[in-house]
Amino acid sequence: MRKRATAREVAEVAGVSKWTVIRAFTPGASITDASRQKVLQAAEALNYSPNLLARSLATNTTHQVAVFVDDFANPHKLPVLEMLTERLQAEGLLTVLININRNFDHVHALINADQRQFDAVILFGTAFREETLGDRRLGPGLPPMFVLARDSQIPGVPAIACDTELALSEIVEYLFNKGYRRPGFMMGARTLSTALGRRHHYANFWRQKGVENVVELTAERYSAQAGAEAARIYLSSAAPRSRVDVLMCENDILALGALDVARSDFALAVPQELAVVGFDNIELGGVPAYGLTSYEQPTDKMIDAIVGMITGERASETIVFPGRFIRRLSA
Amino acid sequence: MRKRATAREVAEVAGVSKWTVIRAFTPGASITDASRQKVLQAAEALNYSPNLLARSLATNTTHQVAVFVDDFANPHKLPVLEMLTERLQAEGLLTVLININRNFDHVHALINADQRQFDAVILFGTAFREETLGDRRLGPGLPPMFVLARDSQIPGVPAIACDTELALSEIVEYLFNKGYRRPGFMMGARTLSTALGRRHHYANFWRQKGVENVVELTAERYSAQAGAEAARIYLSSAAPRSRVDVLMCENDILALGALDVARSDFALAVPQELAVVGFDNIELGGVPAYGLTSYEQPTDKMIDAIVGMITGERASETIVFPGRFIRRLSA
DNA sequence: TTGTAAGCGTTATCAC
DNA sequence: GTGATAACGCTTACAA
Repeated sequence: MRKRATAREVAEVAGVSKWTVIRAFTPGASITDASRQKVLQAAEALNYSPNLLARSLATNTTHQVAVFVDDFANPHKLPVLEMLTERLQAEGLLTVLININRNFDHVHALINADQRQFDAVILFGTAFREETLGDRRLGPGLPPMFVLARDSQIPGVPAIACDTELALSEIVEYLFNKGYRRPGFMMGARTLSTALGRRHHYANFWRQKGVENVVELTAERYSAQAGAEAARIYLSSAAPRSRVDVLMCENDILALGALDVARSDFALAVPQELAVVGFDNIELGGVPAYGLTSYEQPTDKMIDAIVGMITGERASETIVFPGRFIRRLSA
Repeated sequence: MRKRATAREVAEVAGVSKWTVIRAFTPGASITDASRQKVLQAAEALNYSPNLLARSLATNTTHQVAVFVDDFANPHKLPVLEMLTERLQAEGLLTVLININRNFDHVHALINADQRQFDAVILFGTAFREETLGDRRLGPGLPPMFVLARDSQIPGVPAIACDTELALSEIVEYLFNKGYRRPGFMMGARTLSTALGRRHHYANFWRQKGVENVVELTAERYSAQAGAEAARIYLSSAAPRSRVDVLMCENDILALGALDVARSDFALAVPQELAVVGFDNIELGGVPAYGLTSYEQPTDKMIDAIVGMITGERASETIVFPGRFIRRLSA
């Protein structure tokens, strides 16, 4: 494994100074075509390409963006990551995927992101509290931060998300018109902003319809199994007459688990005896076995926006986009 | 956004040389406790922490590992990425997630990985041909490469994977004993090694059982929709008497699509009229609505191995681990 | 247009 | 144990 060629070596071969080599690789630098050709030829011969590490050190910009994720159970993360990496790469930015967990918390990750001089940090759905930023190990001068797909709890950190209020107004409007009157809501364990926001608006809109009572279920984690378990516990104890007639779940993965339990373990007809609604519109919700009614986040717009903010083509500010209600058989 | 403090600044405050500052941050360096204390105090006051970018330039090691992914449709990628990032982070390595697609191919990505001096490159299930490495833009001196979760087609690039042959022998053995005699196999569009390997062994073991004919279906992509479509085409045209009685799919996501179509569109009882087997054992395959018989890859062992090879604690060589057959209702 | 000098913030190596 | 010199490979002045 030979070492990489450097600009100096190319310069020697091309018979110019190393700065001329740099210029040949700098778009829009003043250099004669003759020199450029000589350099490019020598570079090709030596298989030279600029060392981006050295460039980063000199320019104070790494063209790397950290993406913090703390929940890998939701399949919806995958298409978003796909789109995000693609758009970032189109702007010359690479994605550093950082797993936030017990051994590697937000403070750790932020210190690291700072030490590595990442150009930006995206909090992709992670549960992050304002007081975390108060940690004295952090200090000032962190990379610009953005919250993706949830609302921000941190002043000065813009959030790019789906319009939750609009989404839930559409959903509740639809459910109410369908005749449902005994709503339930299932959240994941993380009692943080996204869950609370959705639950809050859900309850609010029902209240506006004159329905005061919204039954709350809580799943241990964000997984189909946990959703199933929470549904099982509830359905075992609830009297059929007073049982909820429609269960909205914080996301599709919980909804699929709940729907399965209702049908398989309790032999409930969906949506006649129990309607189920999810959120995210994951691919599997759309297959015939489920036909899950859900809500699609405007992922492409959100990603366009966040990438624009990172590149500076767009002002950094909290913004929400309207999503799309996906009506299927389950409600 | 103030700039980060540097070792030199800390040195001034602490009244020592900047090299002493470095030593205070270098485990096992020779330095007196007194100096170390002075330095750490000054560092804390200035909120100093070493600049990893500069360190990388000097040490020729970035502690970053690139992971190439070209198929984000399979939910199975997510738990693997979770485990991979976690174990890498435990070794002080960050994961750069690179989306291989039409606009950013393997050659692009490898050049970039080289320019950024990544410590290693993991080809996570990507379709990568030997001739790609022959591209003259690449040249020698690339970071060490590893293939994860499929077999390698490149000499010198170790593959860390599930023992496909063993897996398919177990699967076919089971299916044969269950009495199935008309096997089918559904692959994704990518006619490359993993698919071919599984198909190859599947056909082989059936042949050893005296069953010569394995019907082949091909899905356009790796998605439930594509799996559904491929199954629909086949089931529409196949005569019930000669139709396959068991359909093995290259992965769970195709299998779920196929299973849905069989049940919903063709009203086939699963497994009585058509048995379905997948591969990967994704969470949703296990829910009651599916009960998909599948095969679990030994992800933890594979990841331990690949991380060990990257850190150098383990010899870099192709290796396979036995997985686990997951028997459920669908076959 | 081209070459020179200084600097980015570390680490490696050698004196003291 | 500590300080100094050189080097990592590039960029950004500035001078020629």
